[in-house]
Amino acid sequence: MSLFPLQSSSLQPQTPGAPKRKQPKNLKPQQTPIKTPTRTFKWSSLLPSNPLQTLLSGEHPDPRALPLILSSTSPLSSPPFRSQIHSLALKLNLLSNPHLLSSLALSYGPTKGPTLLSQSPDPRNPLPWTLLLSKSNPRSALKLFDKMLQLNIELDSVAYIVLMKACGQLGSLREAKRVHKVVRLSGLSDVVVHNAMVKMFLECGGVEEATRVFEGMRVKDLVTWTTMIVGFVRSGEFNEGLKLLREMCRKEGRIDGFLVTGVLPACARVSAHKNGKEIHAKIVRLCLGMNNKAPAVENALMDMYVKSGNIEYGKKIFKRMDFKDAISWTVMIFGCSLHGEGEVGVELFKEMKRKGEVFVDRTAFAAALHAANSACLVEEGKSLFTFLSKPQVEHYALMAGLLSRGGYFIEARAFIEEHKLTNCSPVLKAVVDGCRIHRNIRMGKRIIEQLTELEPLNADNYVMLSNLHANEKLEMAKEIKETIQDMGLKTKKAYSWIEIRSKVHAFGTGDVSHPRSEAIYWELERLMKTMREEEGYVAREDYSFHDVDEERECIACGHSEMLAIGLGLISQRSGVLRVTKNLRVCRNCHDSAKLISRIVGRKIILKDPERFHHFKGGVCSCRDIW
DNA sequence: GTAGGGTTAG
Repeated sequence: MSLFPLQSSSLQPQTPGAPKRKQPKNLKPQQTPIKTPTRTFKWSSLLPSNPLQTLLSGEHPDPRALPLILSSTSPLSSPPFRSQIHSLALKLNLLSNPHLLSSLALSYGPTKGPTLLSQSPDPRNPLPWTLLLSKSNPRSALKLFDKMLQLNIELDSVAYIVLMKACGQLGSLREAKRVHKVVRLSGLSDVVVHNAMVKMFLECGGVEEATRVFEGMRVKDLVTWTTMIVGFVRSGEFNEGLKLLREMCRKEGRIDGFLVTGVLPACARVSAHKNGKEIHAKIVRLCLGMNNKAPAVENALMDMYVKSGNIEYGKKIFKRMDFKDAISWTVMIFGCSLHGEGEVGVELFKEMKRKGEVFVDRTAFAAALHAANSACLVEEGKSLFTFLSKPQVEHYALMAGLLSRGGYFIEARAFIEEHKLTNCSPVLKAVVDGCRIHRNIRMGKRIIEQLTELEPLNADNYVMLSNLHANEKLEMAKEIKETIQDMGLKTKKAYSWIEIRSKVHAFGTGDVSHPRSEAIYWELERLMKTMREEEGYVAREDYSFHDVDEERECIACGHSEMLAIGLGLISQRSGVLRVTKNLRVCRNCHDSAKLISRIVGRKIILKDPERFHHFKGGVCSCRDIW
């Protein structure tokens, strides 16, 4: 009761001439100073921050002020006070005011709110219902929808859009189909409704359904295209996304910031450097990235460059940005980390924190920990970790991985036990990585055993075990390989690709299907010979799993990344070679690529799922830890 | 002087 000391008197203001007409003095300092003197009084009486004044001002409560009170965060919007406003509204017959009705219903929430609405003077008005829908959690929103159907409320476009958004958030394709049916029967056909429908299906994993709606739309706007393209990109269908972009450019002939921001991640993921550059040119020409308050376009561009191998362009954009938000910093920190510049990444993170202009969120922390990992900065990482108030799995994995990569195995184990992470597979996998690098077979084996218990059908775990032995014990590696086959598990096949004159050329292990295969092998043999004779190169024994399931394992230079590099060398006489591989680079290929970069005097950038290797002059940016 | 809607980046 003491929370609401004015509660009992609050219902009194209707009594004319009550002694509480004047504002209590102690409330004055809360008034917000307003510059225009003529408006001062009117505004301040409506400000939710000081709603008491309105009720205590003596006259009949202003129905326009009550919704503001109800939606305020003050204790006055709490249940006891709300009931009093409700009874006041009933007494004064104010519920015909749709605004007051809406805010009361909203304040009652999705369970009790509908009763109030259905008993109001205009129960079918969709607006208050929609308001309630928009503020409910997805599950309640769908329940509310059923209620609306029962009560025969006529839903309009906005109501359907709100409903479909909720359905998308719920992610249930079954519900999406049900809603879709009702919307179709309603006959509403404006483009915004259809856009919402496409998005709903995409969010529920119904790419096919979304495509059907998309294709059936006679009128499409930029939002339609953006929604569909982003949908493809998010479901991993990058090439479909890029294809649709080209179709859109042909048909629409215009683009906007939203669209490019949505499609750039596709370029980043398929390392379609050229496509990305084209989009960059368009952005510059159309001045799309000019929003200084929300640098989404620049951030996406930066991310695309960083992830398709061009860290330098990314840095240039970052430097030129007037306003950087948390994402801008995170992209750059992560970018440095990916390109073997972990120290720079950690320094950037410190600068970000020091400046204090943006909120340092958990993704920024993860990027910084990733950078510490990349440069093996164990102490730096430990100190970063102490600043994290609520670490997530990704942070734990990065920290445990860092300890292990640094060779601090006892600490890594203590860390896992201290934070009760013994059943957390991402953390365990990160530690195995360090065991592999430092050849700590015993600990690696033990952890992988734990992992196979957690995920017995995940082939990756057995591959890890095999790779752990790959450098020493061929027999063991073979045995594990047989186990995988016996269990009928599928392992990933290795492949690499290179973009030459806008065309992507892909290679598998020992691939001979490329039209220029003969020349590729010939070139690689020639280089191998130079490496052996002039550089004293001796291939190490390596029975890493991911590339040995082909019969051509005996061909030293037959790994997919080498074939892609070979094609690059014979097709482009100068410039940087950019190759992408779907699995980690093997040790021999890594050694070879270093030497080749020196022999031919060219830079080779090889991307694997974890990082970029910049081979130049015989060294790699990863400092041989990967 | 008051209430409901679709697209973007780490």
